[in-house]
Amino acid sequence: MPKDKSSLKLVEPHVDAETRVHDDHHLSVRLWLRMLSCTNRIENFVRQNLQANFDTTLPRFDLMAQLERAPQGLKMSELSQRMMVTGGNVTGITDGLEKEGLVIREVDPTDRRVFRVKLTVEGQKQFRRMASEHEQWIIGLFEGMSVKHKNQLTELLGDLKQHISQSSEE
Amino acid sequence: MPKDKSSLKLVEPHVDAETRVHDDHHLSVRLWLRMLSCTNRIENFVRQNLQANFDTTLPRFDLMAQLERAPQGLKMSELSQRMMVTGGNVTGITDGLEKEGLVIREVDPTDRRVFRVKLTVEGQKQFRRMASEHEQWIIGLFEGMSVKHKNQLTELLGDLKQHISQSSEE
DNA sequence: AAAGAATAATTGACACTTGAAGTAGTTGGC
DNA sequence: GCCAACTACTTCAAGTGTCAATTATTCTTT
Repeated sequence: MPKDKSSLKLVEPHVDAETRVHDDHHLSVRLWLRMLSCTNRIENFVRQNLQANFDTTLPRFDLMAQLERAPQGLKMSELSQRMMVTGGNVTGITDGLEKEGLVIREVDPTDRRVFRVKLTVEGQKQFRRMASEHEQWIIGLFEGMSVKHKNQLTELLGDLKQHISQSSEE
Repeated sequence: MPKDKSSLKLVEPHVDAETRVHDDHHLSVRLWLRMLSCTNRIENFVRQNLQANFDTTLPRFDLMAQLERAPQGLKMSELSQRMMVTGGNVTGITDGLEKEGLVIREVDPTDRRVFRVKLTVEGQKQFRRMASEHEQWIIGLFEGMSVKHKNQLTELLGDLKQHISQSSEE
C-alpha cells in the first residue's frame, strides 16, 4: 500500500504529508458518491413521473429522444452508442416500441445488414407530449439553483467528461 | 408555457429576448444530460472493472459497502433506504451474497419480522480487497481534475442535493 | 469468384430493478 | 383478549442491462 502519493497534486501547504494524502484520496471518492447520489435521485424522480403520467419508462423515453433529433433515422448501432448501452439491449427496447407502433425499423437499401429506426407519426406526437413535461420536471428540480451555479456546474462536468474519456479508454 | 417542441435539442444561438428565456430553460436540461452522461461513464467503468477483476457486480459491492460501515448489521429496510432501491431488490442481492457466504441474515430477537444483515469474516476480507482497488479506480478517473475544482464540484453538488430533496418530496 | 475477416443485428443466459401482491409478526384501540 | 391496521420482508412478472455466441451481410484478398 503506497503511502507516498505526494507527487499526485498540489495542495494547500499547511497540512502535513499524511493528512494530505488521506484527504486527497477521499476527496475523489466523496465527490463520486455525491454525484451518484444526486443522479440517482433525479433519475428515480423522472422514472416515477414517466411511469405515472405516461405509463412508459426512461430507456424508452431515451431512445425516442435520440430518434427525435435524427429525423433521418438511426442505425441500431448508433442508438447503442448514443445511449451508452449494449446492442442487445437496444434490440429489446426497439422491439417494445415497435410493437406499440411508436417506432419503425426500415431496411437500408444500400446495406441489408442495417436497420434505420425512425419515430412514427404517432411516436413523434407522444414524444413531444412527454418531452415538454419532462423539461418542466427537470427545470423544477434545478430551480433552487442560481443560473450562475448551474453554469459553473455544467462547465465543471464538461471538464470532468473530457478527463474521463482519456482515463477510461485503454 | 412554450409550445416549443424541440425541448431536448441543443439549439443554435439566435440571440434575442425570446431565445434567451428559451436558453435559460434549456440550461437545466443540458446540465442534467451532462451530469447523467458523466455518471454513466464512471459507473460503466467501475462495473466493468468489478466484473473483470472480482467477478462481482456494482449492486453487490454497494450492499457490502453499506454493511462494512455498520458492523452491528443493518435491517433489510435500512439497506433498501441507503442504497436507494426497493425492498424486493435488496432481498435478491442479499440472497446471492448469502449463498456465497459473504453475508449472513441474523434474526432480531426483539422483532421476529426483521433480519440484521452482516458481513461474514470472509465477506469483510473480500470487501476490503475490492474497496482499496475501487478507490484507486476512482482516484484515477478524477486525477485530471485539480483539487480546487473537485472541491467546487463537491460543493455545488451538495447544494443541488439539498434543493432536490425539497423539490421531489411532496 | 471463393475463402476469410469484419460488421450489423439478434438471441439466450443471467443479473438487476421496479411495483404490486402476498406472508408473517407487531401494535394499538376496543 | 381480539381484531384491524401497520410494518418487515418475500415473491412474482415484466422491463432493463451485460456478455458471449450466432446469423446474415459486406468487404478484402487472392
